[in-house]
Amino acid sequence: MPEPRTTTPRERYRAQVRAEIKEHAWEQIAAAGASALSLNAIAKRMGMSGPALYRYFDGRDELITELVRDAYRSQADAFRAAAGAGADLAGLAHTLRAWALDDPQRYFLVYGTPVPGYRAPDDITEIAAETMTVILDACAALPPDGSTGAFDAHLETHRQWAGGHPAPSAALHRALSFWSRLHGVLSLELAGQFTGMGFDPALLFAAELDALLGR
Amino acid sequence: MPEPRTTTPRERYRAQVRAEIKEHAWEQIAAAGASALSLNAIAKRMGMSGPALYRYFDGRDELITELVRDAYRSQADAFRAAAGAGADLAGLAHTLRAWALDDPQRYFLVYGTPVPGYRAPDDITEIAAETMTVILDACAALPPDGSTGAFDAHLETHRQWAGGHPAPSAALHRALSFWSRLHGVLSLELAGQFTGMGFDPALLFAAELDALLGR
DNA sequence: TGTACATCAGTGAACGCGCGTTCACTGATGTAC
DNA sequence: TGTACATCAGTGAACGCGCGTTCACTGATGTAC
Repeated sequence: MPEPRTTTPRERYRAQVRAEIKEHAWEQIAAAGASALSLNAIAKRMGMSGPALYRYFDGRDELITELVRDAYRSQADAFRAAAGAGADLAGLAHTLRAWALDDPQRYFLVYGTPVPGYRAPDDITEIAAETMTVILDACAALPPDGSTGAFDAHLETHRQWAGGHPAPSAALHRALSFWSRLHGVLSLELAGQFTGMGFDPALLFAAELDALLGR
Repeated sequence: MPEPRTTTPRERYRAQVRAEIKEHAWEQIAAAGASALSLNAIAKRMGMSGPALYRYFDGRDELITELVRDAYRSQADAFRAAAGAGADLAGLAHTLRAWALDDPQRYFLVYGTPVPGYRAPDDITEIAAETMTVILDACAALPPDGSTGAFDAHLETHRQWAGGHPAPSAALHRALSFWSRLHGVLSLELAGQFTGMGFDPALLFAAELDALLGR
């Protein structure tokens, strides 16, 4: 017995072509960076005329926003999947690193140089908050590290970004350190700042994680 | 008695116009990002014709490379000046933060999303090494933190990036943590990832510095 | 001090390019009776 | 099952734009005698 059809063939075709356009967009970004992304070039690569893409996206800006959204989405999905599989904070760290190395340009679409004046749509901000919630949960599940500095005190009264999460301030602090430290290593690594230095960035990453966990 | 003239008026004029071109370039980068930098737009803003700029730069690429070089140079100078004035590692951290906040786009020209395929000229790499040396000196001057993990062992045999610096591996380790952690906070802050979260990034920065110093 | 010449900053026209985007259209696919 | 119609994917021409860059030139500035 076939499943009840909730999508028409045309809808499925549209979704497929949209996905194909995005794939070519990612290839182009990987080759020359996001600022070089061009609708006409994508169309040419797909064997279509430029204007045809306007059936699928309102224009270049909408396509880029969609790619940014997908990048945030894939990060949040990776974290949720890892947490769902029982990963602790160390597991999330490796999830993050794997996600970053899997596609550096995707990473930079989330964390890279912002375009002055650009503001991401609200739904993207919400996806980012999902990611943060997973991290917060993992931090709250760890034995407390007893952090009690000025920043912990500050977080007591500046914690609305945690969305009502019941974790103590020390856990919020650790979540932010987790995020910023690992991002520090990853972004320097992916940007090539370690190139030619000769040490293994994976070991620096691991050392930063150890420090985070008080090991 | 006038100083002996080592530069001709023409040379001085050239240097001045070159500087003015760069200033307008920075303004344009601040307004729309480095990828939007255009020679013609700069010329128009200066009340000149486009081709006139070719008297001063070989082309767009040379101008951008020069801006990147200046960005690295200004960072290295800031660090050397701070160290020369007796700053310790904490002082260097504040120097870095001040330098970053002073001109976010300059920061991103150094640390931002790399253009695939672009490789900085060797002299720029050397300037970066200068900066690292200042950090290493400050780390070596601190009381040892006794770090002895796997990464410290790795650094024993992977320290050529330190350019023969006699500091122990633990100091090299701390230098890399200093660099990556502070960069982590600063780049998230400057990229606007903390926007709307409500806490004060300066306090997170200070907390990361404290952790670095074992406080 | 004056004249002849070389240097060089800057102009304006022109080149070819690729971009995003619009528009009126063709032709295939799907739908209704 | 067949016909009439609506939907919609995709085309090709065209628009205006700004880009980097070249080239032959004008005119001002500096230099040499």
